[in-house]
Amino acid sequence: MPSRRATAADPESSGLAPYARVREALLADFRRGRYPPGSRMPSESELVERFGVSRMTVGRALRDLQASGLIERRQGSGTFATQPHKVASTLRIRDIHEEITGRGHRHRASVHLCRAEPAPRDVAARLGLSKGDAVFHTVIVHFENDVALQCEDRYVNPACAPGYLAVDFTRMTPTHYLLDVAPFWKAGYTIEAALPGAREARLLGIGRTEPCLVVTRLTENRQTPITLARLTYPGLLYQLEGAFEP
Amino acid sequence: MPSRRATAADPESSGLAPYARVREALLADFRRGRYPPGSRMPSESELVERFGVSRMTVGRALRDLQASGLIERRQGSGTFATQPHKVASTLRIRDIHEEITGRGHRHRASVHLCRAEPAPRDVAARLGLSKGDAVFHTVIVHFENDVALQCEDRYVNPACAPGYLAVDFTRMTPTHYLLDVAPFWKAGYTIEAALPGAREARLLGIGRTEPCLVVTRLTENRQTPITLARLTYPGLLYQLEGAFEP
DNA sequence: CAGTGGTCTAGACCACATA
DNA sequence: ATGTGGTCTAGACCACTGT
Repeated sequence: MPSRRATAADPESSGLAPYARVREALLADFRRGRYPPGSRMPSESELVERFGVSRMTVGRALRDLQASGLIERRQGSGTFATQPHKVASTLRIRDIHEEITGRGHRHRASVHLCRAEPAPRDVAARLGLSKGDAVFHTVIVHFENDVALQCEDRYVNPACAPGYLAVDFTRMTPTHYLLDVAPFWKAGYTIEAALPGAREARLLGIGRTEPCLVVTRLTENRQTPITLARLTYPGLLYQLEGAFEP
Repeated sequence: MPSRRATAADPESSGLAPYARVREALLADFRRGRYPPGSRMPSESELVERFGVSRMTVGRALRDLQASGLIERRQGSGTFATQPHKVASTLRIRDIHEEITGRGHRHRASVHLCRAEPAPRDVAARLGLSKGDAVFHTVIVHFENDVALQCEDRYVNPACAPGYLAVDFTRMTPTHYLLDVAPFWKAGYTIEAALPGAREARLLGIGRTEPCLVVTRLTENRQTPITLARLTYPGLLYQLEGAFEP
C-alpha cells in the first residue's frame, strides 16, 4: 500500500522535479565550496534520507552530475568530487549552411574543383586507400553575405558515395549530401592556426600572411573512412565559441 | 508476485546491461540508416514490447541517446531522429601543467609580469569592474621541454583572489591556484587564429607573422567574473583535438 | 479523448571494495 | 560482513499533443 506518492507535478518548494531538486541542491553545495576536489560525497542512502526521495531518484541526480564531469562514482567505494581541471565542454561543429542561415544570413557556395583524381599518399593513407587509387576531390568556397568565410578542400572515398561528383554543390553542401548517403558516422578533428596555402589565399581573397583557423576533419563510417576535409577560415572573420558549466 | 526478474548481471546474449542493449540496438538501427533525420522512432511502449524490458529501462536508453544529440523527445508527440548536423563533441581544455606532464614532458614557467594595475576599459568591462579599478595582471610563458608553448596573459579580479600576486607561479599555474581559491566556476571561451602581439612574439620566440591559436577564456563564479585569460599558442606547435561519436 | 513522453516509488539482486 | 554504487521491474500519476 503506497504510503505517500510524490508525483511528477508536485511543485514542492520549487517548480523542479525531485531529481532536479537533488541535483541543484548538490550543485549549490559545490558552489559553496563543500566537496573540494577528491573529497567524498554523501552516499546514496544518505541522500535518500536527506531529500526524502527514492534511491532511483538520487541515482539519476548523481548520474547527471557525473555526466557533466563534476563527480566520479566508484562502485563499492563511493562518490567523489573530481578535479575540475578535466571539465569538458561541448564544441559544436555545424554544417556551414546551417550555421550561416542560422544567423539569418545568406549562404552561397562556389565550386572550384570537382573531379576524380589519383589519391596523394597522405590522403590515401588516411582514407584507407592505396596511393594512386581514385578519390573524389572538391574545392568549394562558402560565402556569408558574399564574404568568403570558408574554403572547403575535401577528399571523398568513392566507395562510400559513388554519386558524389554528380551533386550540385551550389545547392547542397557536401556535408549535407554525405550525411544522407552515409547515414551515420564518427569523426575526429584537429583545430590549428596556419597560414593559407596559395590557392586558399586566392580563393578566400586574403593575403598569404593572414592567419587562418584550420579544421581538419576525418569522418568515418564504422570501420571505413569516408571523407577527409580541410576547412580553412580567415582568422579575422571566424571564431569558435564554447562554454562549460556544470 | 514477481514473475521473472532480470538482474543486473544477466549477461543475456551479451555482457551489456539491458538499458545498454536497448541503446546499442537502436544505435545499430541508426547506423543501418533506419530513422533518417526527422523521422519518428518507435514509442516507448513499442520498445518495451520489442525488448522485453520495463519502461524505465527504455527511458534510460532513450535519455542516453538524447544526451548524445541523436534523438529529440517531445512530450505528447513522440521521439524523433535529429538532424545529425548538430552533433556536439567534447573539447577538453586542461590545465597546461597537467597537459604537459600528462605527455610525460617537463613543464617550466617563466613569469614576466605579476602586479596590480588599473584595469583597461575592455578588461574592466568583462570583469564587471570600472575602468581604472585595480586588477591583478600576470604574463607567464609555459615551456614544454624548454620550448615555449603558451603565453598566458591573465587579468584577475582582486576581490575573488586577494592572495593571487603572492603565489609563486613557477611552482603552480594560475589556473590551478584559482581553482583552489574559487572552488567552482563556469567559463566561456573563443578560439581564433591571430598574429601574435609584439610582446607575445618576443616571449614565445617566434616571428610576428607566425600564426597563433588564441584561446580567450572568461571564468566566472556564479555572477562574479573571476579572471580573463588570453592564451596564445604558436600555430606550428599546437593543435586542439577532438572527436565525436555517439 | 487516447497516446506519448516525464517522472516517481518500493523493493530487489548484483558486483565490487574495504576491512 | 558490511556498505557502496549499478541496475531492474511493476505500477502509477502527470503534462502535453493531436484528433
